[in-house]
Amino acid sequence: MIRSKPTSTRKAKGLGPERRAEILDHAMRLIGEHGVQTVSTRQIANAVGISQPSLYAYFPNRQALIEAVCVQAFERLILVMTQVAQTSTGLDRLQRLGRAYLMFGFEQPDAYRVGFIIETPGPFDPTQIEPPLLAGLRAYGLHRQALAEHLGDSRTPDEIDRLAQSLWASLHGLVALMIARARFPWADREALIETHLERLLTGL
Amino acid sequence: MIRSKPTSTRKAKGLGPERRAEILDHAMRLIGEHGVQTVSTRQIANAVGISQPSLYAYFPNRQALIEAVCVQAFERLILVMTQVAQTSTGLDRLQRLGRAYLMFGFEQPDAYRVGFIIETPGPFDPTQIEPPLLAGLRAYGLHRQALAEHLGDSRTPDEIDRLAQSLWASLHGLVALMIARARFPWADREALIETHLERLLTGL
DNA sequence: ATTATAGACTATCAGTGATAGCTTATTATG
DNA sequence: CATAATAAGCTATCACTGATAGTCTATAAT
Repeated sequence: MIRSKPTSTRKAKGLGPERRAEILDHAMRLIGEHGVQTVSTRQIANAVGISQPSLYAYFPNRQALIEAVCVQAFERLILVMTQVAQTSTGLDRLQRLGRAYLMFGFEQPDAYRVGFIIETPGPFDPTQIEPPLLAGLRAYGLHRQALAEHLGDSRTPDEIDRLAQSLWASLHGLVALMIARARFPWADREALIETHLERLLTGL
Repeated sequence: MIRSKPTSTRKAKGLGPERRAEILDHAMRLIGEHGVQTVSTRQIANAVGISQPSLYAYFPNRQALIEAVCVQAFERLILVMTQVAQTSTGLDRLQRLGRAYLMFGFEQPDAYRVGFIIETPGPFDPTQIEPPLLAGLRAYGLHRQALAEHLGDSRTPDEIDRLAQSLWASLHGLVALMIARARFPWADREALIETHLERLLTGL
């Protein structure tokens, strides 16, 4: 499904951000359709209706474009998790958050891939944290806070960190592995989710 | 650290496999040094001391070469897991297997990536399972068997499947997420591994 | 009406994986 | 020993990739 008739025309002077959003939308769609590795900057530019070099007026390089798509994906998850976090408290809230996280991954595998599975490589630069990592921190933060509130003062912050990261990683593992190895003879998804959540939350 | 003086000479007639092994060794070393994505077929060929097209006499394409490197790495994981599985029994065996699996991922991130994280694209062909996926299945098999022996007859095969897959996915999650998001402010790795394994195995 | 510039273009680069077709060293055979 | 078959390897080249340089032009502020 390739847009062969780009209807895009030149943007007026102040409308750079609008074009930038268009690029992100098309990039996200194309990545979902063909995978991050195979989507080229020319494909994206062609879908938007501009030349390939024009992309570089909005993003310094391909990696930055991918990262921007990544941020968009995170925003969706953060929205869902924020809503879920308000509907309940305690262990039940943790369980609902976990389920929401898993379902987001299964129902939006493309967004999940870009947001959590695909690596953001590049030179190590401790002076600045990239937007994708920052957005991921926010999503994780919601999760950690729910756990901290449930556990109360019974654990040290370090213990809470370890427990939250272990739990978060376990949730991620199920989605990531089922997406990446869809042909594996997995157990029934619903039953597997139930088992997973129950195992992860008992004892907390 | 680049080998600029290739000492390699033309192989005698029957020594194709020997050259193939040389290619795999250099490829594994280069991937470890620079990462899978950035290592090119020309770099590999140059390190071996042959021309880039000559690689295609030994591997149909770059993907196959990478997969062969991974299979080599997986053989080591399976070897380690097999040895670990013989040193103990019951819950302790599960714990040691889990730790061995995690350490493999941390020490061989490139092999782990290709084996468990990177999706195998291309046309869906159920008739043949790729070597890396097969190697992954063998590793999972060892893990599931250890769990089944520990649980005995107290659970149905379906329950054992769900528990094994949930546990396997949780192990995977920690490695995959720490590899993919290396710059996340993770807790101390050793302590996190301890927490993770303890949380996953209590109640079994 | 003029001018500065945001938004966009064409042309081109070096590097990539891959293919086609030719060459040469080795080895088994007449 | 001479020779033919062929494994092992080469050069040349392709289409495609991300990226840069330099130029044009429609818009908007003056």
